[in-house]
Amino acid sequence: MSTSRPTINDVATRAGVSKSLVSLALSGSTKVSDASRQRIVDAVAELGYRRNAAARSLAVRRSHTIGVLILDLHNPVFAEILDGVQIEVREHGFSTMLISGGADPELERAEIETLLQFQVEGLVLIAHRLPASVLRAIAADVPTVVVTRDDIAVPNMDSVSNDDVAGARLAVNHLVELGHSRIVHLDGGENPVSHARADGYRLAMTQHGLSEHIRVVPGGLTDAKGYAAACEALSSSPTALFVANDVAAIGAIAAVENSNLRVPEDISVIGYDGISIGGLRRLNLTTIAQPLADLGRLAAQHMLYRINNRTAPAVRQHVSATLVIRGTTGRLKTRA
Amino acid sequence: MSTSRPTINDVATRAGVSKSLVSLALSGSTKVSDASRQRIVDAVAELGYRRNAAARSLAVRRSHTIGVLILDLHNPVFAEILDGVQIEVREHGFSTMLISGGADPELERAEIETLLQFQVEGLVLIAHRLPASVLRAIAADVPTVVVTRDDIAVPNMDSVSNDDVAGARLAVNHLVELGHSRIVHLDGGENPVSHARADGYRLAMTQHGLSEHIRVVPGGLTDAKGYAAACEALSSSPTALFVANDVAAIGAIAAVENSNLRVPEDISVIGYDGISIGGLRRLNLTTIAQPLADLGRLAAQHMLYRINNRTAPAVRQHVSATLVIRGTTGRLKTRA
DNA sequence: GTGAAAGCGCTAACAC
DNA sequence: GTGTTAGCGCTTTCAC
Repeated sequence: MSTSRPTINDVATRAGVSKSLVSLALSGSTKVSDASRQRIVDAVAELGYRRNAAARSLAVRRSHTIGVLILDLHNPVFAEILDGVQIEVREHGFSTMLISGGADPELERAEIETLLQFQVEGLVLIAHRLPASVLRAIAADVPTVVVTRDDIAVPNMDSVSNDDVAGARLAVNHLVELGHSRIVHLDGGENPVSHARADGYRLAMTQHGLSEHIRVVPGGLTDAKGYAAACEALSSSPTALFVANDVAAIGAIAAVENSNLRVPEDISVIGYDGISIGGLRRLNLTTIAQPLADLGRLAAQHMLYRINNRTAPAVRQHVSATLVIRGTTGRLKTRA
Repeated sequence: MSTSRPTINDVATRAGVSKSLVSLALSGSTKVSDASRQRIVDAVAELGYRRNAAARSLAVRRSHTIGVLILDLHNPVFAEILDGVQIEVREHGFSTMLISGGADPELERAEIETLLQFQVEGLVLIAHRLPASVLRAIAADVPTVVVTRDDIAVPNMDSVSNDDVAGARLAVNHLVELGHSRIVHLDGGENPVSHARADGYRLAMTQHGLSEHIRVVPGGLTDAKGYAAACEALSSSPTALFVANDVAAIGAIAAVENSNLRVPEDISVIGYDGISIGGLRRLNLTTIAQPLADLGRLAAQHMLYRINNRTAPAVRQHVSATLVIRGTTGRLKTRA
């Protein structure tokens, strides 16, 4: 018992048993006498002993840990998805190792590498910016599931996402029902999710016979991008804005109000995602809500299953988003 | 070379060298001939070899990993602090293992235990709800630093926080300068940070000779709590609201506007924290801004230092918050 | 019930 | 430069 952490040997010595017995007791085996068990428990407490997960995982060749990559911690969407993942995974006795992508896509790869070195048994990617080749390589040696994207098909890799095209159509339908036709879409930039939402917008507009009103303004998924895009969109005096995500929608609303127009009296705004945390529910934003925690839970379930069935065929699950009508959309008013 | 992951032995065999040499090469030693190094590099690539971090950390008795507990992933404040931590820690070749507290304080303890089993070399607690005794025990066996709180003094545990009392006074001073006297404080509930902010409010009000106007309405740190507290506060027709944090302030603003009062024309609202991500900057909230990323960076620095100086005396560092005037506070208007 | 012994994948002396 | 050896702390047969 040096200055460093007590080991299983220290416990064994102190309890006057062999370390095998300590190991058995620690893992709750029934074949340990009550007397021994008690002495072991006492020794553990007295020594402040704590199992060394590294040694343990080396011995059992399992880490009981899954890695989670979260693209952007600042977007509440991802935090909510993570909640779902954590709940599910914990229930099955797994820990999570979490890393966040950050600005640099290259870092993302490095971080995943770290995760893999720690022998995580699976990977949940809550959004990502990895090329297909990298994804393929990763999925080939560790059970992987991606959330919010399903654009890249990789063998043995699952995905859970909402149908962005359908969701976007929901948004447009809602606005059309309110009487709008000059509906501009502020898109989310160059990423598959945003593309899908823009596609859904175009599709729905066309179906409503509004194809001549189709206008997509390049935007992004942050509030600042939403603000800028809205400023540009205003030039064509739209009566409604369908914004690529909630966060950008918040920026768009600010832009509208800064132009002395009111939401929803002058312009209706609808977002996408259904973020509800960090104070945003009170923003009263009409939106297309994804079942975020469910997305996470489902992803975790697929992963847990895949850990035991490495070669199961890829499942690409879609969950549906729903229209949540709140205060930023309203019936079209005939201008005075 | 079975179906499982290649080991250093596989690499050694394939490269026709000993595993020690592989180990040396992998850690970039100069005492490996170019020829051998090349063969090793090739073998690694061909086999798709990846170091086993568990085995490695067992052998070197270092994990090069620090654990980060983040109280609530949904509060943008914490995500920003985390950014600072990650940047600093990465620069020094450490990885982070991140866990989030969640609803149950008991889970927090369990999660920290997991972290410790993974032999993290240090712990950064971005807020927490741990009792002093637990904190003391933790800090006793692993370098620990807590961010945003400094209420509990523990030997060998550092803290980095802003001076909430001073910050709260900044807020009150600002409102007083704008002519307000009926300033109500919506507090953040039962936690040390909120208590300090409330204390600062009382202090400042008293110093301005406004002690008869002191009114603290019980609230909380979420938007819903802010909303509810504001509703209650409105009964005494205040002209300004100082809210415990930004997220709650957003809720408060919604409550004010729902009462057909305008911000800041009828009521000024000031928050605390200075969250700027997730779309909130556009909310145009006047606030007391903490240097969030700096908080994280400093915390990481202390921890890194402490890893090499376990018994260094505890440092309790304070950084100052600043008043950021935006659009939710305004000069008091004499009511018509 | 309990202990001895082998081994998980790796690093770190130490010899050559 | 390179290989041998001895662990790191743990689990897991396999005897007894």
